[in-house]
Amino acid sequence: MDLDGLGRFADPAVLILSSLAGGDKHGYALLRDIEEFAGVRLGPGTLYGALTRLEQRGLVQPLAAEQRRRPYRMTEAGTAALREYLQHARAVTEIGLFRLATDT
Amino acid sequence: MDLDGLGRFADPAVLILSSLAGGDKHGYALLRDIEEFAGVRLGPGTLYGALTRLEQRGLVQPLAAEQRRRPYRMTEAGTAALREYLQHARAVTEIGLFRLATDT
DNA sequence: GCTATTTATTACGTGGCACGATATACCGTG
DNA sequence: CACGGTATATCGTGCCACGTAATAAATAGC
Repeated sequence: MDLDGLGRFADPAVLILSSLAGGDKHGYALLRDIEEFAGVRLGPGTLYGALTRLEQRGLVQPLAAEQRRRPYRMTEAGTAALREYLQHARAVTEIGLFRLATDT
Repeated sequence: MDLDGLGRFADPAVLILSSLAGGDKHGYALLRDIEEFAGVRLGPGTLYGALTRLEQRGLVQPLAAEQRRRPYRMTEAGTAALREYLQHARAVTEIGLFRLATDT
């Protein structure tokens, strides 16, 4: 990460679920989609580690593997968790931006 | 954190800077403000640890201690870092929410 | 047939964070 | 004044997620 700065928003679990909200994808496709829509490049360890945890928590579900691709689908619990998270995050970020704007 | 769910957005560094964007505050005041505007209760270790790191990165600056309170002020670098972070986070969360909305 | 790309697995180290215990100064109220 | 409660900060400890990277193998392209 940068020595200065906060870096960007890069929570792997949230990025993965947000990507899956656009349709089922396998790991490598997630990598590319996340880089495209969020500008964040996840390493494979980060990606597959987070995917495994999401699966253990029942937020994503592996689908039947076609060839050597292992696609994942977001579960209903995953959808609900993502919605809650994003709504809260949006509220918090807007407060922050508002405070930044109405400051000296 | 919850066994199921993602929990909430709770990055201490971002919450602290967002709080300081509303004015200088000492640690305990940060705790209360963050709980009020974000609904997140940070423990003392989390708070002061993050504050120390933010100071080392030059994103916040300690002010002259009045009594036993140590107030902090966000630096210009902190303001810039927070703005960048929040703008990116807002873009990403809106994409996620949009995908959630335009889904089956 | 050979190089580049796609796709996934595994291992390892580090650091930020959660949690909790502790210390002290201050404040009000009897 | 004594005393309990609150405000405020420090320290220690363990752990888990993440970042990084090395590896493997299958496919595609030239």
